[in-house]
Amino acid sequence: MSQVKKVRGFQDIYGEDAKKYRFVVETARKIFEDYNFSEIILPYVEDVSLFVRSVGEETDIVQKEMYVFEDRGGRKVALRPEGTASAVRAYIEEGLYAKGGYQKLFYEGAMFRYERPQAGRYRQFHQIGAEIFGANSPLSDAELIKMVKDILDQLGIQTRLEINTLGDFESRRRYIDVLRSFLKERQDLLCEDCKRRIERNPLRVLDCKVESCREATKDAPVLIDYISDQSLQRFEKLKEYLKAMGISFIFNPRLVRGLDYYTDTVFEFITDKIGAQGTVAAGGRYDTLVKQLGGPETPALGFAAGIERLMLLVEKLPEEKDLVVVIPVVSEFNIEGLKIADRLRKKGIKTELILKEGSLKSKMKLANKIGGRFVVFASENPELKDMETGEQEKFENAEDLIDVLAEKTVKP
RNA sequence: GAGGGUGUAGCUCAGCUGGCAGAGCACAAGGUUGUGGCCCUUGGGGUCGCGGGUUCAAGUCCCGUCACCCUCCCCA
Repeated sequence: MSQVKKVRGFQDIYGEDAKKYRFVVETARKIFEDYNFSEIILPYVEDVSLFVRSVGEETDIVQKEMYVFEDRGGRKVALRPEGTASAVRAYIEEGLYAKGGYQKLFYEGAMFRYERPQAGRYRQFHQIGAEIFGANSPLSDAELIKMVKDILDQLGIQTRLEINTLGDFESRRRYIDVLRSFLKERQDLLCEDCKRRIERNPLRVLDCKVESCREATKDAPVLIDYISDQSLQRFEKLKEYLKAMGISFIFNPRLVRGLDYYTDTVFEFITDKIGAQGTVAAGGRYDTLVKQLGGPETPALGFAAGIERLMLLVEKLPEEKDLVVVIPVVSEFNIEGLKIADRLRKKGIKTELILKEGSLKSKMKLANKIGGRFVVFASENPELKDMETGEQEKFENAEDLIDVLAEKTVKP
């Protein structure tokens, strides 16, 4: 009988990794809440057209990475490849714009992209993200970036921040046309990948690592010359705000994002500690997307961060509670063991009742193996053993023992 | 979609020019009949990823296939 294995690109997250996962999510959640963002729990399945219209018809995500299928009702649906599209859809569909002011939302969960798995990349991966709808001021750009930075700092993750502005939708479109014709003239000098990029994603050519491409595009038209004064002013403000907040950044005029909907501000937090997949969190402004998806004209911006990649960078987890192990010395004291464990847990003490019967020696080995800090022997006269010092104390009754133990265990 | 690497015990791996499938760790029992870690003894464990071929003989050589890891592409 052959064994069933997990599907390529999918993973079980358990043990230390599960702890890291929770640490990342809970840290982010706390900061989202401190910034007064509200959670939105979004569906994993959406109409395919949502992603075609937002992420972009020509992007790799839509062209070849989406899990698309027909449900039993004949609907063409997709497992979501990213979170922003769903958030925008919900913002419109649930009429959140009618609440007035602006909306700040965060989400967390799985995303699906059919890609070749590699370090820090899976077909089911997990993101945390946040979106701000209806805020136009560069204050919102600055605050979003600051919030992401806070999360990374809180996780103890070192990155560099790169920022750029893509200008508004129209000026970017004009620039892309000019750039495309420039690249076409020189396509013989470009690498194979870049030749394909001319149609697909010409901005990306400027970011190519191949030396010959860099050379060929040295005097390419620059985006900043095509950007409106209004966009430039916004960008200047943003830089001013970041500086005032003590956030260091690198202006990277060639930074582009892979999704079509971005306008004006884009940013990435990057590390070079985890191999090729160095972008750990990224986002930007998308002022035309809400309208494009059928909502009212609404300025918006957001970011997403890959939990798996953050996990690779998390070095130390917060301290855990001391573990107390309860061992019935012989099976006659099993009930006593159950009772003691119950009382310890009610006091908020992390307690493992040894669930195997056998020699006391084997139970002690197990207590040691699972990292018990203290052992309580359940018997007629209960005893408390400190596993670090080896000291052991006998008690008249369980009550006294539990009181002493409650003093000794560390409760963070 | 393109390239490279690796598949042998639960885990990490060794196994030379083909000749009885191994080590360490882990697991179980014992070395104190109610006490862990260190040490010692003993023990259980394998269709050598899968399929085919060459050979008296294949973990080893050849062909195919699958999976995983890594890189490019793309992205978080």
